[in-house]
Amino acid sequence: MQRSRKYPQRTIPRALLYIRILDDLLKRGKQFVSSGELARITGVRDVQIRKDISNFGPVGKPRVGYQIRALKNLLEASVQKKAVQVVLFGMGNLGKAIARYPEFHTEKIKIAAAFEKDPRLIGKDLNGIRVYSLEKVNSVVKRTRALIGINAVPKEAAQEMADVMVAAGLRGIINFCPTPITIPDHVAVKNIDLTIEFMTLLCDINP
Amino acid sequence: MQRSRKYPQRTIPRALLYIRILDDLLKRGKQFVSSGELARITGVRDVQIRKDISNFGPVGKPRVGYQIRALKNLLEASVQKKAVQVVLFGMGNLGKAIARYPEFHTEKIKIAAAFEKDPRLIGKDLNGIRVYSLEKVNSVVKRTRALIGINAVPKEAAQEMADVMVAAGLRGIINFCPTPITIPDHVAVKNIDLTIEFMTLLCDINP
DNA sequence: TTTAATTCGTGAAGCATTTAACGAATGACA
DNA sequence: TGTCATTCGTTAAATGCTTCACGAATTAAA
Ligand SMILES: NC(=O)c1ccc[n+]([C@@H]2O[C@H](COP(=O)([O-])OP(=O)(O)OC[C@H]3O[C@@H](n4cnc5c(N)ncnc54)[C@H](O)[C@@H]3O)[C@@H](O)[C@H]2O)c1
Ligand SMILES: NC(=O)c1ccc[n+]([C@@H]2O[C@H](COP(=O)([O-])OP(=O)(O)OC[C@H]3O[C@@H](n4cnc5c(N)ncnc54)[C@H](O)[C@@H]3O)[C@@H](O)[C@H]2O)c1
Repeated sequence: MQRSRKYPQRTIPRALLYIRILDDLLKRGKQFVSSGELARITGVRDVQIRKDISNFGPVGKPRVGYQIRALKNLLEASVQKKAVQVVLFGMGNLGKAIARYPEFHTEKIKIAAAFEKDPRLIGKDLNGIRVYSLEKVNSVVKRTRALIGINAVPKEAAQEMADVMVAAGLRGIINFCPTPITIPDHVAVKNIDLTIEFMTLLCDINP
Repeated sequence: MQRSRKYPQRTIPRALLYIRILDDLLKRGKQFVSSGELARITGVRDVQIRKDISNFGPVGKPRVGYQIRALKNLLEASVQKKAVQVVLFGMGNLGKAIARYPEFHTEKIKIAAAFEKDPRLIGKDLNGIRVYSLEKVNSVVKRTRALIGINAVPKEAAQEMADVMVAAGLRGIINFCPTPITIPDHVAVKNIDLTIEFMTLLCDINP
């Protein structure tokens, strides 16, 4: 995977979080916010916040803080890429919950279609998401210009689905299956493994 | 949060991943595995794997690799704390999917109870998980000895639920709400924010 | 106008984690 | 038996990220 950024990797998710908070503050009619205030809200340290923001340009005013709208615009221009179409593989328990999640029906992120093996689900429509058979993957991905696939099939089929996604030309995979998948370098993966999250949290607790 | 480990924080989730892979290899009748082979399966570099394992003790044999059972035992003894009881807040779309996830009905992780505001859901039983009203939180947490709470209520109620969890004596929170929550130092939180995961992946793609 | 207090921005210092380099152990095989 | 290739384990170097320290800018108020 290529590497040519001028800011740390871990700044990205924080910046995305700041964007969401700023949006919320804007909606509540606020105009300015300081790094200290953002720190209280997000749990990120104020210095870290200033450092993060300074990666993208000078936008704050001493003694006043940041103009919320300007900061939000700057952050969005820096890390918020344009809208993305997503396709969902597996409309089971998890797939259904995801299909119903309003944040995946926005301008920024839109689930454009789903794929299933189970013939009883094929042809159905869930929350505006049409369910197709697996033969349709290539054509639907092409038509919708989807970039990202969500892997929500049983873990036994995880690698098989990953191969299908790669073959269809998807560029990124969100993998909910508790199994590592092997894919070529030009495709990015994000594994979300709830069991590991739980056990890690448990390690943080007991010390 | 206390800090008294002898190995890096980031080793923990990797070790948990190794454990799962080893388990799988064992089930398939394998006896030995090398760091190179684990690297191919997990996507983690072989040096990193050897380094991780060396944190816990010398267990590998040059030229042969690791005896799978011995390695698994060692890792489990090091990072896999004893079983944990979990309670679920919010039995909506996501809560239902989680309640039906088999990995949360094991000896290691067990969802012991759920809590809801909606009276139509209270008293129901989903996959063996009883749904209680919010008044029952304290007594149920006490009785089940639950340590961790899952926050799967609408984001507007996120902080309120977090406060309830803290008051009930839970020691860790898995937060699915796309809102930072504020809690005292002695409680650990793990935020799982799917929207941010998506946008981060998208940043990895475009470069 | 001056002073004081606040808040940003940044270069340097400090940690944490990963990667590299390499010796030592082991088994395979001539 | 001795040689060779392989794989572990460890110390050191490199990289990446966070925190510190402090100057500069700005506003409020004396
Ligand atoms: N349920 C959860 O809360 C949860 C949480 C974390 C991870 N996961 C993981 O997510 C995945 C899905 O979980 P789930 O609970 O929704 O399982 P599920 O069995 O309810 O759903 C899987 C769906 O995938 C379909 N499917 C099967 N093979 C397929 C294939 N080859 N191609 C396309 N679709 C196929 C099935 O018909 C089914 O509808 C699993 O790998 C699981 O481990 C689930
Ligand atoms: N659906 C998804 O795939 C998904 C994905 C990521 C994050 N999330 C987040 O997870 C949370 C739940 O999502 P969802 O889709 O299940 O929402 P949902 O509306 O389907 O379910 C929420 C449930 O919580 C209950 N509830 C409301 N207030 C409550 C309270 N004070 N105490 C206890 N229960 C209460 C409601 O009765 C409802 O059953 C939301 O914050 C959402 O942003 C959802």
